[in-house]
Amino acid sequence: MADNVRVRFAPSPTGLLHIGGLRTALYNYLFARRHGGTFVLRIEDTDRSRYVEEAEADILDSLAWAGLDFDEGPEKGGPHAPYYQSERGDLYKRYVDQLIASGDAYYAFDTPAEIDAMRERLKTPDNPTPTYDASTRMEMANALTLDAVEVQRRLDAGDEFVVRLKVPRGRSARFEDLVRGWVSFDTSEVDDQVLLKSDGMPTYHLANVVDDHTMDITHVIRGEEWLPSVPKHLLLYEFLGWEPPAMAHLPLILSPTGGKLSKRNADKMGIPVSVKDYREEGYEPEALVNFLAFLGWNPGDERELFSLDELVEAYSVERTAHSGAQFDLDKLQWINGQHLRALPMSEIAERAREAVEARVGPVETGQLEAAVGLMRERLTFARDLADAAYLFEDPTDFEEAGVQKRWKDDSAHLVRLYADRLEADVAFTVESTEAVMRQLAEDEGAGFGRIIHPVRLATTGVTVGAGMFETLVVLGRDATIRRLRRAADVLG
RNA sequence: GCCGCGUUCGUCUAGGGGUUUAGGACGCCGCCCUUUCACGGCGGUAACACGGGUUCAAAUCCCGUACGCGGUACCA
Repeated sequence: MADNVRVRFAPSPTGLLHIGGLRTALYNYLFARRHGGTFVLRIEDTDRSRYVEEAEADILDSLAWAGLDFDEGPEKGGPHAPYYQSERGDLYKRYVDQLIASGDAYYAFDTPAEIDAMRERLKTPDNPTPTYDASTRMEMANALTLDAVEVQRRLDAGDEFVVRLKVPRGRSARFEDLVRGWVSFDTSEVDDQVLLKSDGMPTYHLANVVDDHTMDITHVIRGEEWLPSVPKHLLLYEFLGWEPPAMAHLPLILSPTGGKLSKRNADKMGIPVSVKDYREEGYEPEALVNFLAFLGWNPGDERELFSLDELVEAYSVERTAHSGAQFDLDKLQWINGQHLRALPMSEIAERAREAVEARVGPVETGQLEAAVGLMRERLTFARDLADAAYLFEDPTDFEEAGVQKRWKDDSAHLVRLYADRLEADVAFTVESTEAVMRQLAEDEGAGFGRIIHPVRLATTGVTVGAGMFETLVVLGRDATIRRLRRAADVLG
């Protein structure tokens, strides 16, 4: 592998960055880091009609959140600035002129309505979508059908025009995709792609090729939806006299049912699609990254839990899967729990703080960490800690089903007795509180379960949670006794 | 329609001619641990789309069919 690897992630600021985009960015990042190369971020903002103001900030925030730092790009700058296509107009113009001069591109004056009319006229059941190409261009209004004087007259008059690529017929365009191997197309299938739009902006195809070349991009790693446009790009590289970069087309991420993972589609299934949603729902960035990396790739052995650095270490494009991968929220959540638990206690505490405080008000760090120590194995999300609000404040009510099942006629009595004995338990440790309860059970001739379940209910309000005595110790003796007595009063 | 790319358990996938009674993970089920719920451990469920070929031998190679996805824009 060349040691001057340069890859880029080139999103369009048309909305919130979605997980498919993040995975593309991730693979590019991994490839760059794996080969000691450079990761470039380029904003492809050539479509003014779809431009969304907040999108760029969201892209930057999302990448930063995921830990995918880039080496060149917006705000950061770099030797190939600017990194916004909207600011690289002169460059595109120069190469468009070159293509026109060499006869590989031509001016076209057809209005959208005229093109639609052509499609309508030529449409047949066998060919429902006629294109502007070698078979139709000679009946349109362009520099190939109009004489030079007329073309110049229209240009001078300020008529709207586009510049189209003059695609040759019957040539084979082939290339070796890094993940799929040899792929070939017949150029007869490709249309005379617009290169320069009537608003003066380049289309994706032109801008992409010009930028990838001028930014010295060595490897293009992007979604499979771009595979069909490779022949256009190959032709452009050839006409411009440039060497095309290596290319890798990644399989798509599919919805849980195998369809397209569109926003609408995903919403219906309760699957978030933008990175921002995952962030807001409390997914750990390490987990999302790990999960996304495995949607279409694996290291070839049986390891599954990876940090970003470990992914860098193990990554290779060649191991990319060839088929689309369905999104599986269950697995993501499992991975989230795994990553969460692997974090240091204090880090989990900080990640849980917001949710906990939203529920019970300000909490001291020591208290928060004690709670994490108790609940860690039970957390899928850091925010789940807030479900154990009883660790921070006395329960206000008692789980109905739990009371039905666990609170017996003698429960209030036993709970009061336990509270009384705890008064004398100076140590108040896991061992001592348990010993006190066992002794009580023996003295009262009651089963251990006859006491512990009501005690749990009385002190936490619920029937599930961490070890009972560990929990009591975290609550402290005063709170424990207070809660026991109050519950005995309330539940009778 | 045409072009392209795909197709191994429900899902993510390993495996790329004999090592395979097709392996792992999530999910699901059962058991163990246990005061509960988790965690963890153990076990179970479950797949090579179909049809032809090539070969002594095919999940693995070739062809076809079916199905899925992508593309077919002055969107990216």
